[in-house]
Amino acid sequence: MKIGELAERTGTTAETIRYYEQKGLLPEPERTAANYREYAPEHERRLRMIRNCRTLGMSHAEILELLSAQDSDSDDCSTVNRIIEAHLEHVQEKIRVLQQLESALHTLAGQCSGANGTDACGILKGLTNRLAEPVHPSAHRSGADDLHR
Amino acid sequence: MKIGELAERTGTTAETIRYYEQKGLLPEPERTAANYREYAPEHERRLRMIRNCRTLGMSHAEILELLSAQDSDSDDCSTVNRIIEAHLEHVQEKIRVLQQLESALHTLAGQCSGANGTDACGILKGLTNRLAEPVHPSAHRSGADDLHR
DNA sequence: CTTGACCCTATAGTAACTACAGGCTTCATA
DNA sequence: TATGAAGCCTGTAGTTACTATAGGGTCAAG
Repeated sequence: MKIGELAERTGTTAETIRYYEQKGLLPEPERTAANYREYAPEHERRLRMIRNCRTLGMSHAEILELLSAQDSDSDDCSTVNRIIEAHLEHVQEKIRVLQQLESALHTLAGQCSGANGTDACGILKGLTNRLAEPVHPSAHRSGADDLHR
Repeated sequence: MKIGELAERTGTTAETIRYYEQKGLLPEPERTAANYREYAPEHERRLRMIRNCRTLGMSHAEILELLSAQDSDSDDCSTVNRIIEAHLEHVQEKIRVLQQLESALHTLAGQCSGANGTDACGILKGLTNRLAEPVHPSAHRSGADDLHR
């Protein structure tokens, strides 16, 4: 199977597949005489797993951990459990932060009647003042980290 | 006020302030004879607003819109309202996506007893199979977009 | 024998910073 | 007055997970 077919079968692009190979997520396949990548079914399985993990929002580092836990079958799957649980907590933390942003934005949106000049706008005033509290001072930075783009 | 003081007063770093200047979010300040940036109170107000917007998860593009709406005081503040509402919807969409991930991860985490070998692990099996449905097929990509890093 | 679809490598761009490297300036202290 | 630390300057490279070229080779059909 060449790269285009693999891409289509897994809902990816050839560029992304080559990128995963370069980053060590996907092992290098055989090459044809014309230097084309030739993929085996095992590559498809692995790529599918990578894409599923990405759909679940995991980072490459997390995925690499999962893959190497899978590869070393001496390992029991408590490692796998740990990784999933940790990722679940990341997701839950992001949800909490976003919900606090949501309520802050709600409050802000209510502060403007809508037809004033900008110099009287409650929203702009609210944004210019010192904000109540950063969302989560326990974290090492301001709190809305990790959720842009 | 020099850059270090401004950084401290606003909870930023000098690097970030210079970066905002370079990106056009913060206007270039005067320079001293030694070529040091010399900031006026207006710079501090503007920087505080930028940081608040960032804490609320807004992109630079959104912030630029807000700032230029503020600058053109001929404008009424319906523009400001629109930007905030749009951003609120972005945040709500992210929350929805993350909550779906959360439930998918919960399901996955329940599929492993914890002490098997990795070749029998329900989590790994689940990750290798075709995933039920991407989180939001209406979006142009898989659904967990926009929430990595 | 040429056209078009595919494949290859290598490089640059995205967002919003962060972290140097290498070099001035300023200020307090010895 | 010398010196050392702290602060400032510019410019560049690194981060994440891709995406998008540029410039070229390969292959099957007509």
